[in-house]
Amino acid sequence: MRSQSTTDGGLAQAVIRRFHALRPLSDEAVGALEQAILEGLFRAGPGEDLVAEGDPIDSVRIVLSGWLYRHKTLEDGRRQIVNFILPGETCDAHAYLLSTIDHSITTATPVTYAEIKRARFEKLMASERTLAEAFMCETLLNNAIQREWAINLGRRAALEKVAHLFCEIYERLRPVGLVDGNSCSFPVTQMDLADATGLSVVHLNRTIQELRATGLITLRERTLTIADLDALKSAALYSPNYLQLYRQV
Amino acid sequence: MRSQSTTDGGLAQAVIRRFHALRPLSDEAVGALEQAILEGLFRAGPGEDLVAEGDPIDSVRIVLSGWLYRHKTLEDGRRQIVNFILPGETCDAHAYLLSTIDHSITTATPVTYAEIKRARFEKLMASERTLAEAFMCETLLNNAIQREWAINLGRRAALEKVAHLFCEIYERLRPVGLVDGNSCSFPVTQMDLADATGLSVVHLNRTIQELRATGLITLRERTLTIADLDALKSAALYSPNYLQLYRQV
DNA sequence: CGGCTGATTGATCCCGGTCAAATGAGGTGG
DNA sequence: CCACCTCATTTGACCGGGATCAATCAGCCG
Repeated sequence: MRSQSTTDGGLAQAVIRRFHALRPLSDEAVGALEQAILEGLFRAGPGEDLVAEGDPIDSVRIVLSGWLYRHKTLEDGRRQIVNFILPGETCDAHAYLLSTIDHSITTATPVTYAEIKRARFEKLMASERTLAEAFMCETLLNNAIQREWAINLGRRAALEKVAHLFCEIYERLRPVGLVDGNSCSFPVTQMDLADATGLSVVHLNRTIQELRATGLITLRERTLTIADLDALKSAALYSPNYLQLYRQV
Repeated sequence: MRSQSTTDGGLAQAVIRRFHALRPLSDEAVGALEQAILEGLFRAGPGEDLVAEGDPIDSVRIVLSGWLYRHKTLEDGRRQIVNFILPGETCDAHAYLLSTIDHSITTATPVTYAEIKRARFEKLMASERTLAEAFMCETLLNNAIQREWAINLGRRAALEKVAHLFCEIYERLRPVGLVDGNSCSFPVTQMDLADATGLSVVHLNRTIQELRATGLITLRERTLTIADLDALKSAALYSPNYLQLYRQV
């Protein structure tokens, strides 16, 4: 069940860390953002739709913890996950400019998020220039990621697709401080992974086994461990420049 | 060869029409935009790279006429066209916020475009609120299109992919006034089309022949004619809501 | 213990890739 | 005007990666 939450506890840390990696923020900007976040905290359980295709949008949501994914479905049920939304990331900055949204957003895990109403958000953007730039950067980064997914879906072979997704998620979790050595949380089902890579569940399962067999990764109990990141990147034909927006941190 | 151009002749019409369809513009905004466009006109021949992966960006380019495409290439040469850029569309609004760009932009035909330097562009955005919103909308629209491409590449069958691409391009050319009845210009090679749909050239060719055989389309001399748009959309499992940003015009 | 969801395995099939060659359409220089 | 070259489209034959169908297995929860 979705419910308002009142706990705090440095929840906004992931967001702040990530924004700092995107764009230097002034102290005032950090304060204002933190403030806005703490005013509208919410929780959602796993498998809940935060946004459904066709909904109108009138607020911005920022994920403090947990994973979500954006997805689209064809009439006959074929589904494509078009991106994951990780802690610290924004669901839909500026999306209120659209009349309705073109895709759904569903939680993969329990999620904590902040909701900032449109008017509040616009005021924040107007008063904090560095913050507005950071949100703009985030939108551009999303665009870049989406383009990379296009080549992943269109041109990479099954093993490369899955390896690439693992590399990307790992690199996106890094600036938020959510990687621990060479492993990170990976709380999605193989069905979700299949829909994110455009494969069938059966073939996805076999592909993961192949990655395991070659010793490149371990995936157990919702934890991904990458034995040799460079080797995995090489197997994925991974090129990092689409994530360069993240400054070295 | 790329070269500065001095001719005018209502060249900015496609841009203005499209922006109006995106977002109502004030007369002042239109004037200022037109002015900025006419100050920096350029031409490029077909097959030229306007932007290469890894380039830094310090200006915004707006296409007045001609087609371009964004593409990414893997080490071993596999290429994916991740989107087309059509007349009236912007190459890279705000992209100067990125240190370098993650993909290349190449002309598919002779192209006329306007180049607005970053400083000039930012001044324009600051002084014309409706214009800034329109550019923001365009970025969001790009995002939405990119997501739709993900499901196209990941989940649609070959015939559906090609049919869907045809529908989308047709609908994107419509607000710019570049469709004529049920046909429009379609100046790309089958190789490009293959790389845009994630198919091989051979199979793309057979797919087009199938679309021809079923009487859905004609594609001759770089002109696409859609006999029955509804039928084509139905064959493509096309859902228009990702392009809803375009107001009815 | 039964029911459910998710992971795994096996067997078979087919869509779309690959390789190779032929045809066509401009363009160019002699 | 023709021979020749290049690039795009088309066709044919064959192959294989990944889809599909169908069970089985493993946790987990009530």
